[in-house]
Amino acid sequence: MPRHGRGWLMGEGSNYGGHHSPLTISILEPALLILLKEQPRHGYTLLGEIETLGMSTIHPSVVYRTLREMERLGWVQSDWDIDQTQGPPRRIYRLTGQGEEVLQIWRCELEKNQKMISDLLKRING
Amino acid sequence: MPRHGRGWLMGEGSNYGGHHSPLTISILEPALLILLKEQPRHGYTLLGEIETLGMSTIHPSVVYRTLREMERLGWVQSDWDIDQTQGPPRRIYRLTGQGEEVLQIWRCELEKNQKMISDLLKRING
DNA sequence: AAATCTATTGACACAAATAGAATAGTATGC
DNA sequence: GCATACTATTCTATTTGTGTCAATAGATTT
Repeated sequence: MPRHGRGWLMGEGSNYGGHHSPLTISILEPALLILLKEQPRHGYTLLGEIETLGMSTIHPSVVYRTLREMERLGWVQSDWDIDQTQGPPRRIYRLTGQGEEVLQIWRCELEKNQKMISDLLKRING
Repeated sequence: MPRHGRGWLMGEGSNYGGHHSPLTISILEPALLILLKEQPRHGYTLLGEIETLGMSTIHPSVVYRTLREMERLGWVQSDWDIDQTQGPPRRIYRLTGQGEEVLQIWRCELEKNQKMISDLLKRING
């Protein structure tokens, strides 16, 4: 019954290493875009934010990788932090104009999928 | 702006070949389980059903592969149709007891993700 | 100066997705 | 009775995504 590939969360474990359904990682991109629209942040902060959103199982390197990928696509831009308070230099990411456009498309996707999921849940019960 | 990898639907195209967000395919498994709980069906019928559910961009081979994978895991079982009405022999899939259990886990996942998505949408607007 | 915390990157193995071709039976029109 | 179109499923090659772990590295605490 436990599953590897598409695996869903089996043991509630909160730290990355616990498995998650493919759904969780599917909304990582829009989640990051939304957080960056609210305000520019650096990766490490975003890590904490997505935990708050209930996506605690996602591994940090996945988040960093996604951020760099989105920068490559021009959805976000980053600069090295100047007044660094602690630790090594860190990238501050911010949403670009193109990123805002992409976010609108993502909003439609999320709405569409919200409907799909609620339709499915209705069908389980009724 | 168009995207390949995680790509989302760019041009509303209804036939497979049109792109979809990773979200769409993430709910293929539970969707199939739900449909098979309602009644046993064969792959080709399921293809049509998931189209009705709004997941029209998923390629047939993905559906067939997923069905066989779920059979390997013991979630569904198939038999060759006896009174075949048209075309070549076809597999009738049906949900197993284990499949019902898995579906319950999936229901929780869907509910959890429904909440995540509605939280995200709230954050976009407000 | 060693350990610990903050912060990011790189690399590798493996799982999954896409598209398209291959296979194959059935029904219809000519 | 043969070509064409439709139903139905499987296989394979290529690409992309995911998970995990190690590496790097500055800052702070002991």
